[in-house]
Amino acid sequence: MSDLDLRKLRYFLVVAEELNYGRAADRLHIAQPVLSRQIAALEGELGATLFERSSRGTRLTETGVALVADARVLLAGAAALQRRARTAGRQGPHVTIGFMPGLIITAVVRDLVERFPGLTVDVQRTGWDTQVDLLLDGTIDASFVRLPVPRRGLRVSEIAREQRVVVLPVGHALLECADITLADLTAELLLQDPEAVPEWRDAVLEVRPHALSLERIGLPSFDSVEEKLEYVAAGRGIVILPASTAAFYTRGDIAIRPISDLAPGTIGLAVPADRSTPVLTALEEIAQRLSASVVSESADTRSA
Amino acid sequence: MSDLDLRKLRYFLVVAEELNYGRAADRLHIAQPVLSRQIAALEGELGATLFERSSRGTRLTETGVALVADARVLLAGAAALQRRARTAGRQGPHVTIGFMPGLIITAVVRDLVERFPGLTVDVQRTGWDTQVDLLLDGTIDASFVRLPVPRRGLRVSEIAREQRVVVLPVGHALLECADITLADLTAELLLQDPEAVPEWRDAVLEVRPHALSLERIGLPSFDSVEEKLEYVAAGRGIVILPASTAAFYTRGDIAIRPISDLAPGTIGLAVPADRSTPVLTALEEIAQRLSASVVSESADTRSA
DNA sequence: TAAAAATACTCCATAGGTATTTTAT
DNA sequence: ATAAAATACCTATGGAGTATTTTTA
Repeated sequence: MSDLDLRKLRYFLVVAEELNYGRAADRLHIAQPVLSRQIAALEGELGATLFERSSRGTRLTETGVALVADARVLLAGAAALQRRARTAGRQGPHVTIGFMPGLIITAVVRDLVERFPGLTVDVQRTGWDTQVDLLLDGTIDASFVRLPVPRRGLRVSEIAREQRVVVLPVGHALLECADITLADLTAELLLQDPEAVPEWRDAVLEVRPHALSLERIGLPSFDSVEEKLEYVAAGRGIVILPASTAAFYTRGDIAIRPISDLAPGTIGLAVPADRSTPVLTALEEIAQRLSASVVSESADTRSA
Repeated sequence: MSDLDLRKLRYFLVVAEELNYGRAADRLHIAQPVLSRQIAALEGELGATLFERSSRGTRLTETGVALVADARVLLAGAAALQRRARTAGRQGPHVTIGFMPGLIITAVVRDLVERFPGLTVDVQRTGWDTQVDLLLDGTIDASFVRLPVPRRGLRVSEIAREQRVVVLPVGHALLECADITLADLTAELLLQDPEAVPEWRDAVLEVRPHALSLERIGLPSFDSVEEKLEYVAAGRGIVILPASTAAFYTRGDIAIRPISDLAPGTIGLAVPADRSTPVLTALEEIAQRLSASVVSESADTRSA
């Protein structure tokens, strides 16, 4: 009957992560007895036992495990709501649109502000690993992403497709071949999250089922395309990129080749699944209509 | 920095609906000054003005309008979380699966409990207008729906397709025709939400653009297929149903005919977009595999 | 005995109440 | 003058603190 207390839920998540009331209380900057009482109160309100306590530790019950997932989603939603309300209050009508490197969204943005005069549009570059989180926590309202992305919590519409290429160091043996296939690349080290190119991941798993978990230990995490290309030039591995991105970062010590049996990558527009505003609806429609301009700058010059 | 207070958000929604602090306070069973202070506090915490007050009324600001949508989603999510945690606490592992009339989910349910021994599966019949709300407020965890459904907040996977037919009263002129098309039916009164058969709606709008809003005033709202068929038999209108549903309710004073230019209707499995559990993932996989059994009972008899 | 969680109490921030004032029609 | 919202002031629930007890490896 009464309202859920998000504070208790936040406390619960920390305890679920630490599995120790004392450490959790430290992280929350509160005293341990307070935490004991709050968790007990939460259990009482929900009518469910969330932890199995013992003197040598704390474990989640099944109900607790299920609640962790629900609580993360709800707290992210609450944070997103606050962020949106605060920015709306300070700045008036406003959207922030994300995009992955290489995508050109100027034409789409121009069309959107034409349709909504007075609307402020911010754009923000995202990375492969941040494109989803920024959407779910409300930092950005919509984002042009490169698929695949986890569908969870998002509504994704396909916008366009773009050829993908492999980037190799100059002098690499494969550059002699007339035709490079995925199978040719399974012996190479991919300097990306394998999930970014599931076709490559599947090809490797077929040949060497346990290769991925072992070889990649100690692989540095790259924040930018430039860093990866530095490693490629040094012969430390390869990357598979959309053609436009690869073309943008062209340099003398690397070479670009198509992969004959790799289908084009898909570009999508993702919005939080539970949001739907006139601006977002219009954005989805505009993105579909101007999809060609997102992958190639040429379509940006149109009769205005 | 601090946690959002769902109570204030709930108060805000009521004020946004009533646009009058006094009436809103009555509905909430609190005193009007309390509400004034709580809304003011919410505005302070969000740093945004939500209402324009005057002595002769209260209006939502733009920020307020945007917040209404966000707040509804968040409160529904909180209610769903509480409902799930409470039932999990009382009943142990548990899912409730919804289905539209005419769909057969026994085979899917049997497979699911085989895969998760100890899992309690409840099933619940839904209606056209309730299939989405029950999902979003956590009453059911997944539902076999008839498309189209609003995508907002849901993750829908297509399961199967099924021919749709028109139900006419015996003696209706169209029964003489060898071939019934959508165009033949635009003159009839559809005893359903036009959104349930968007193809019919579009056909009507093409012929008589303003017909839908005018004619349907005073149309009684039906809760069940039986009631609609009663009206059909009396010559008060028509309904368009999936073939299996129409066949199930066969009676002497109505007749069923295919519509030659109406594509089959789609059956989907919908789950809340922000949820993803092992059980739900398995359910989606099983539904795809046993899709044939959902529309026809025959596939339910398999080698066990 | 030591570590972890629960209990006992005190304090205070804040939701909620009643009475009243302000403001614009 | 009236209707609507805001302000003033009081009460009490419950969150947070410190000190202490319980429980089990």
